[in-house]
Amino acid sequence: MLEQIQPTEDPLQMLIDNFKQFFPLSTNEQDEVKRLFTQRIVKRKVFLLQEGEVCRHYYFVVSGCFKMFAIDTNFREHNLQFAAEGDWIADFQSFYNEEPSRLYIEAVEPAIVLQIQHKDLLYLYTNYHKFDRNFRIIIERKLMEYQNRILLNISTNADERYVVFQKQYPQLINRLPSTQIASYLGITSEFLSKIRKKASGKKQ
Amino acid sequence: MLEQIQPTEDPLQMLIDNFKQFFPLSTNEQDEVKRLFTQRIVKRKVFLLQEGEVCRHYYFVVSGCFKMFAIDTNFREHNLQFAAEGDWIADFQSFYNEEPSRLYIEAVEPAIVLQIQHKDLLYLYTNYHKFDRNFRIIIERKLMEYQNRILLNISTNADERYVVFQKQYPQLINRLPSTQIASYLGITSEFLSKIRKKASGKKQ
DNA sequence: CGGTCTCTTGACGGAGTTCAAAGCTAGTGG
DNA sequence: CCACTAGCTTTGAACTCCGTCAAGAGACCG
Repeated sequence: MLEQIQPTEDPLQMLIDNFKQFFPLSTNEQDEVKRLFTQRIVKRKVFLLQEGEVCRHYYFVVSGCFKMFAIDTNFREHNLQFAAEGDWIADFQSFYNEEPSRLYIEAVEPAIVLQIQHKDLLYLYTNYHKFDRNFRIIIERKLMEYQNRILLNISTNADERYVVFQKQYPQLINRLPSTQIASYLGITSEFLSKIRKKASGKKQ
Repeated sequence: MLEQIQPTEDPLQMLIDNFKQFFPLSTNEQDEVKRLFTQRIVKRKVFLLQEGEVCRHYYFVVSGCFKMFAIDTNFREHNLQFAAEGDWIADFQSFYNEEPSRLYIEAVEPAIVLQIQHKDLLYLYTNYHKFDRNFRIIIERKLMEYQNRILLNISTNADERYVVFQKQYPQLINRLPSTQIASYLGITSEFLSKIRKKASGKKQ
């Protein structure tokens, strides 16, 4: 397995570069980022959030990979999303309303994140126009992603959803066990196995 | 049917009140809203957006109801969302990237909307911190809604999704034909009919 | 080496679709 | 105001997609 915990560049610089694609930060704003985001090293299978807790941080993933999921009454996991390098992750509902979460966020690989507390993010929102703006854009992009996923879920069968997943997240397909991908697609891992068999037969 | 095209209060005031629940607008900001949002009366079955067009406006629904949907290769409609009084609607992907949309937005009831153009919204974003902030919040709420829907789609069967829809949107259940609701839930209207029959049998 | 997790496979059952037909409703035009 | 028509709703039979359960075969790690 790739155990590359060390990012190639400075994590905080990665974060600042991430903002640069929207509206770049001023020197002052960069200093605030450096002051308020703290780095955290996360081992595989460690949880950033568990059901019943309040989601206290908003996370920027520097390296590694996470899954956010719920567990139903039959103890089955349902993956809402994955987050790898450059992605943001949090349970907004819990984070903003400061209420207990129904979700888990767990490292599926050793990872490094930069985290910010609720009150510190509100401080940035209040004092710097640009953070409201940049986070608006970050969330808009996530919304488009979710919208496309809903459309896919209500309009196609599992075969097509798997093909789209392969195209959309080629960097994830070989990093995740297929049980996790099946959970994301809303099917059982047994059925995904049958889809893969059928597809590999067709290709050659 | 309720053909109440006339809203009970001034549409622009409704919009300003809608912002009030987040961060209320100053007099100056209210004036800008009055200047840049324009009212539009929409008859039933009229489209605000059709596939292939660029989504030129962001809409605030004053009265009436819309559906946003895609049409697949079998000419079937798939409802992404409904928007009634107080809701915002647009195809963000098309609106922000100024690219052709894959979606339709159609009035399912006679309606009144307030619309703003892309460039005017960017003007508000650029010149007033509060619009970036308020739209960030509006979109965060939509994101939570979408997230809950994805979780529901991947983790439950059609019976449960229909029960949740009834609880979540009681004001829509009797305004929409069940074909539209079935499309939103990702099932056929025939199957929804069977679900309803089963449920009505259980209740009494 | 033994345990745990992942992946595969098959037989069976259930959830949801397809197609066709019929009755019903509501909007439209004359 | 009636007649017409398009769309909505229901129902049933046959079918497909996908889940459940059980078993076995690898892969990895301590």
